[in-house]
Amino acid sequence: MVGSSVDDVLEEVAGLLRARGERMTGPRRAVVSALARQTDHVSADALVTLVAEQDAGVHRASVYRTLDALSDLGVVQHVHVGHGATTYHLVRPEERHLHAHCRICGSVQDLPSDLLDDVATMLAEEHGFVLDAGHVALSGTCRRCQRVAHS
Amino acid sequence: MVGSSVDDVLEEVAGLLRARGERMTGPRRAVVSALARQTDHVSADALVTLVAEQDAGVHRASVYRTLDALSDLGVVQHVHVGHGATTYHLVRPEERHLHAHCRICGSVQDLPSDLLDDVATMLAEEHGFVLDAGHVALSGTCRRCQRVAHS
DNA sequence: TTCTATGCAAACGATTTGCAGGGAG
DNA sequence: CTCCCTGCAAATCGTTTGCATAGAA
Repeated sequence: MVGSSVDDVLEEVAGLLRARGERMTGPRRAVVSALARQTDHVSADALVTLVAEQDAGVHRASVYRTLDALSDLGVVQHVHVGHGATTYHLVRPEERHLHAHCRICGSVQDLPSDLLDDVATMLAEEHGFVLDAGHVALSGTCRRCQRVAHS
Repeated sequence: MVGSSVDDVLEEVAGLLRARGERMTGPRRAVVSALARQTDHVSADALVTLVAEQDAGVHRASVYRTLDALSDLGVVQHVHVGHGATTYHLVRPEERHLHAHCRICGSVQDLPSDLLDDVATMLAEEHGFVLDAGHVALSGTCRRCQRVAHS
């Protein structure tokens, strides 16, 4: 769905936006390129910081609104991470994966995207429920934190 | 871990609290009995309302603090539901289950607790990650909402 | 009497929204 | 020139915290 270089992504997003009568603006360019340069998932807040390094004038609210617009385009997805802040990332079909969130240290690790395929099939057949496995992070305790105990 | 009638639960919780040098108070009694009378999971906000029907003077903050205390006791657990408000419920070993949250209509349905057992085993073996499957609701689309599309 | 738990109000973190002006097309 | 997008400020939602006091043990 999305090319590889930052400029490719920018160009593609601009096209998708214009096709809808929407506009490619400075702030949107900054958000897209920040996302494109990022390898892992970022919170809106982190994104505000990243964007500010490039274009100091971009307002927080615009970042949120841009993320929203990009989600409508299907270019961006978000992941809910337990009690933590939502994280955002470009949709790169090659890099589809699930997430595991450690309740203790808060770290998020990626998991193979097919991990829940069987479960998804069963859910669809037995419960009529279509699973979107990547949309929330699985919760648990990572290897490093196995000894501690907390909420 | 918890008995069956409301009074049993109240008595047990009181014991657990006192064993720790903590106290069984009016507000706590109201929260516990509201939870005990509830079959499904409730948000803190809903709980505030339920408690108010019984004891009008109980403050919001006390409900949160009570939920926290009860969590420490292991009597209450919470479930994160995507973007929605956290829900709480008494720990009843007989009724352990997972949750599926519909992104469209917001409904939460219960799922058999063993649904992710295989996944949990694999996560532990391959990634050293101990899954707490009930702590976040799986996300997707319920049968009824299969036609719509939204975030 | 002692010390925990409560009520109240204010603080908080994340996100959203109303509004008037700026700028993409 | 039109209409979408932006910055700003304020509002909202869910939750937490500091403080003085009520109340359980």
